[in-house]
Amino acid sequence: MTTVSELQSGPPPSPRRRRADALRSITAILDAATETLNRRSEATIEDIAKAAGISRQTVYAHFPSREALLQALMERVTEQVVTAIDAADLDTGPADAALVRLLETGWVALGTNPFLLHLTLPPIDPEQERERHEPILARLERLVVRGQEQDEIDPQLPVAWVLSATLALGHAAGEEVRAGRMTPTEAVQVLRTSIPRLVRPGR
Amino acid sequence: MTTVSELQSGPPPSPRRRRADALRSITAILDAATETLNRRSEATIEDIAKAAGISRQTVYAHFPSREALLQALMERVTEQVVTAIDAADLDTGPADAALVRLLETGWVALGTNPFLLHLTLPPIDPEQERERHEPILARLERLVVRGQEQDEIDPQLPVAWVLSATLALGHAAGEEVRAGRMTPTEAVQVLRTSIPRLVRPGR
DNA sequence: ACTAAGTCTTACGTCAATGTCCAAGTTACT
DNA sequence: AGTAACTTGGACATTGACGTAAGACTTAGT
Repeated sequence: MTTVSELQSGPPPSPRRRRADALRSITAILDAATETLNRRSEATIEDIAKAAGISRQTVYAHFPSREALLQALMERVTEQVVTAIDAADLDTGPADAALVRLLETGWVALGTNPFLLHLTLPPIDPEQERERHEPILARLERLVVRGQEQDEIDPQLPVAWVLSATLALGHAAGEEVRAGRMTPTEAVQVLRTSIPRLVRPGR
Repeated sequence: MTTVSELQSGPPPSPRRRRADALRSITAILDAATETLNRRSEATIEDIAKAAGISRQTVYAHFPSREALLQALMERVTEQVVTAIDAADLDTGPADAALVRLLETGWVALGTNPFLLHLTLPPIDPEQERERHEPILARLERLVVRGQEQDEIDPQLPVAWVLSATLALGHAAGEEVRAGRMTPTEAVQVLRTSIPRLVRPGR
């Protein structure tokens, strides 16, 4: 059939008729794939289908191959993250608080997609990868640089390290929640104290 | 043939003759497996064999199955980490400095085995898992608790979080090095400033 | 130099996942 | 109510990894 890739593009390039149940299936698949692959990155198409409550064939009806599924998945996740970032309104207030806000909305709350970070399929060209990560990185870097200029973030620290470290802490907090060692509230709490400590300039 | 599992046990239970090249092969396999699985956790036995510079069959000559290989791998890694921990001499000096020392020897230097953390094979019983992690966790917890008692580590922070966060930062630094965005020296440098900031009690 | 241990090549059987096809049944739109 | 879109179940070819086996060859130890 038709690949879903045309879906998230703005104006419909081809006047394709799409029924409601089809759309439901598609999002069910993507949700299930996110959930399942987060636990086992080697999960089968069948696993995903089962988790989505549909048959394996239906998956193939919308995504021509496993590759295509993962592709679409990455696109959607990226899109969600970008949305979350914009919602966090990074340009307002102290930069370190903005970092925390970012983690709250984007990572801890919305599901913490660690597989996204470590799912580098072989048949992905670096150009595409860059292109996908660029909008995210650009926003984050801008935030960090702003924070350093306003002396809310230690200018001594490399920008890349501030980002890595922050995301690592966010990921770690998400893990704690997922493992049941912390409640989401505690996780947010601990991030609120840890991130500023990490990035604030020494007095 | 005989499984390698008898190897790291203390006194040889069966007086097995082992030739030098066999031992060489075994460590070559284990090293290659560590290296390869760190990049792709779904790596084939053939991949590992190729990386080790031997044939696939030789792998099977020493490890009856993929499962057994991973098993042995986990054991060896655990052993190495424990050794590294003991070498870091955690009971001496300020606790936060000890944490940094730990990362330097155990993670950044010795190869940063992230796959160890995320490689939870289905057919692993939790009891065995606990048993494996116990010696490591015990040492680390003891360190953190000591630090909190001596007021070198913020007593407000949950012990589990101090550990997670520290390891997360160590892992992040290792990633930076692996990705070529930092030199090992810079990584150590940045850890030396970041860890204390993170865990030191607020003035 | 002899011998046992170890390795290599080739080959084979099994199994699970991918991807394809089709026919029959459901479900959404108008 | 009618039709096109969608889903489903079964069936099938293909591929790749696992695990096993046997014979020829090479290497280490004494």
